[in-house]
Amino acid sequence: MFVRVALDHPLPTLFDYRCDPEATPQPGMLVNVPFGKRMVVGLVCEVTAHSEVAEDRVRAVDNICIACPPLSTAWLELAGFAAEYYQRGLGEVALPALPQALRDATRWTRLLAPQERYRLLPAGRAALPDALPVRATALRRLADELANAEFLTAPDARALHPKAAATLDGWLAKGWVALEVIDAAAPIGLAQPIDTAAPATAGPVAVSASSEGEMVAPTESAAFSADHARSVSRTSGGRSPDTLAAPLLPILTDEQTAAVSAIHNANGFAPFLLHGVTGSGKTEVYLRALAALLDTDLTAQALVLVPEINLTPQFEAAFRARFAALDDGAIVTLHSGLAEGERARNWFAAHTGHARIVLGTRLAVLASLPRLAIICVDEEHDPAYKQQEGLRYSARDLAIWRAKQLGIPVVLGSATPSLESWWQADQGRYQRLTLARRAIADAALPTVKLIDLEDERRRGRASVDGLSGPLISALKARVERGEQSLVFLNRRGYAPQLSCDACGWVAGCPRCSAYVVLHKPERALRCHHCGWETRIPRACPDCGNVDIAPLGRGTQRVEESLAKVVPGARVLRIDADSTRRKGSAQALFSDVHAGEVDILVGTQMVAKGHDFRRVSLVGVLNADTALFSHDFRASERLFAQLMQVSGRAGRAGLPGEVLVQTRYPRHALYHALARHDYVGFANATLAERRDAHLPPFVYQAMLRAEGRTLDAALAFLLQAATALREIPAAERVTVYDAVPLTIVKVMNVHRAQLLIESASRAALQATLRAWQPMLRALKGVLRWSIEVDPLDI
DNA sequence: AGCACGCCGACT
DNA sequence: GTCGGCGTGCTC
Repeated sequence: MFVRVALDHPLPTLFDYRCDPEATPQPGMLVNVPFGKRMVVGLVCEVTAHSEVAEDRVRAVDNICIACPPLSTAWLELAGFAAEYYQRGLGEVALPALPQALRDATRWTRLLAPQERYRLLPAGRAALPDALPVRATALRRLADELANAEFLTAPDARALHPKAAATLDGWLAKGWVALEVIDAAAPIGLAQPIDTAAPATAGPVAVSASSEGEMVAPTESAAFSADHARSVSRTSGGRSPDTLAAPLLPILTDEQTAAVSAIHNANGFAPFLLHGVTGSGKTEVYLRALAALLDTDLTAQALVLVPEINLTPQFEAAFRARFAALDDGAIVTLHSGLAEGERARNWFAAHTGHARIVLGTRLAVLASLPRLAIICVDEEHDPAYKQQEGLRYSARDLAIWRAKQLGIPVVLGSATPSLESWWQADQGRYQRLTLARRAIADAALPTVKLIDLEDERRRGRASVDGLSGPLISALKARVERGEQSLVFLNRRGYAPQLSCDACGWVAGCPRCSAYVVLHKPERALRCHHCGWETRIPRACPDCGNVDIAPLGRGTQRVEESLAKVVPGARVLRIDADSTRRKGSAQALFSDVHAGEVDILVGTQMVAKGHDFRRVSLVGVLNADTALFSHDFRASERLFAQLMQVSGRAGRAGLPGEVLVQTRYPRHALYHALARHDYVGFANATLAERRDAHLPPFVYQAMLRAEGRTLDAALAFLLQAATALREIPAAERVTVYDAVPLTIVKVMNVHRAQLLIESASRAALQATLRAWQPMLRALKGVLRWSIEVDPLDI
């Protein structure tokens, strides 16, 4: 017998391997196979009796992963579609979507290995505090953790104290702790729905309270099996299924009720565009739609996508509160911020059907969900749903494909839908659900005022550090009233440039064709494209002049200015720099919620989804640059961002006010913003797009080349464009000129791109498929990649 | 993508 | 004389 295996490898082919007819893996199973000089993990796609490959070249499967139930045909189809559509090999899509523990065959046995964990016994709880030397901090940490947590696994213990194994062995002998051995193999293999879980006392747990018990050598036992055991042992039996709904539910508006029932009554594939202004209660609609489905089908699973990691905690809290009746482990998150072990655990919970609700960022769209019954994509317009490296997929688009494949509803929610989705709704392909009113009683939409910077200047009312008079007074008034303000500026760092007054020198990155950004707290110049960093020079390196000065403003500088201009105000900055440490974003946001902050300064990170109840003023700085960008999507993004950040003002009854500083107060975008007129903006912009033959009226793909010189990259693209003439389908494709990227050089690599587009998606796809082998055949030491449906042009 | 082989410059 | 630079060729 032979298996055809997908490997994480750029060649878009499957590889054949021989296998034992007695132990032939099924499609969807993982196998460890020899590949060249190394061993790699692959995914079995087909099982056949014969192979086209010459017999002496076919090698044998080395090992089959039995710890993981096979991936479903539906999931393989999903991976197959994504691979085909985004022009990649199946293995390049499927394998990176799996948890790391599965992609390393040396860890497979550990997934099945018995897991040991320590539990503190009452005797130990009494004796330990006095038995430990006061200064033995690591030992005390270990003891504290044992006392606080229900149990401690061997690897966790070792992380707390290097000699934990020996120490715990000693405590075991004294009868202070118990050693439990869990057979992890059984629960993982069982894809049982949670409702059939055994009562609390059951579960494959064996307890040995003394050192006589077989002391299994501490293994690198799989973290996820521990969690699984936890969820099994905590499950209480006989819970009635109709307790999913929490006792106290908010009263729905008519619009919300209509939306929920439309989703509930949907039959088969049903895409919804939930267009709701900020604060109109979109989340409540997701919650009700999910509750209705999970209540009717006790094994059904829901997938909820959010655009960024920072939003998962608040969503998770809302879902846990509402679905408190579900078992522990029935709600899991999936995003890149999770530790590897937890991500694997949560992935398995989804894959085995134990997780009923999976909440995650874009990568969660590729999770294995055998009982998937509904998908919600919150803030569907957010560009973060587009993966920007590797397989450049759109999680929103894949979510829609998945829903169609399974014949289930998918809800795309946004206050400012992407023009792509809006157009689909115009065409009647998506059903539009509108929430026009804010759900909280008496919460009105904020007043948006434009501050004309030119006019301010003409009247001799100078801005202080880029903060206009009216904005400063408004900020002061809020601080006096004890209300919070938010200042939005989409530029981090202190100043985007550092320049010399005398000779015009500007600090640049040696590796990129970009200026370096001044970061004052770190006293550093940092390149935002490659991370290169240097100390701030004392004098101009070109002419020696010591008067070098920052040019422009970033969040750090605004934070500093605000402290001066609004004395006594507690200013907090939230951006990628202030939240670099894991978990610090959450800490900062909770400071805001606790009212310990008067003025919040931040980048788009603060614009998204957070419900800042006490914020009554939003100030917008430096938004104008996006108005005249060469990227045709810049204004759509700006409008969405400004609508979103405006929505932060006045959510809890306080009258909200938004002040936008601009030099173009008559620009149509700002007018639409002031009227909260998404529909007007969308219709006008769509009309422009139609006239200009831009998406969503055409489909685009981008060929990008990276070379040691710009000429090499451009030459490659020129050859590539010539090659297109030989492809019949390309007759319906428009080819643009190859151009250097705006930031030509990053990390000493020169980049250029070639845009192609077509009114026919099929023609574009066919062209790309025929083009790839030609590109591969082109000579040159050069990296290239194709992106389908690029967002950044 | 890895990881080899392979053929030319600066070091013990 | 070798260590190591990265060009190119292959992987069932």
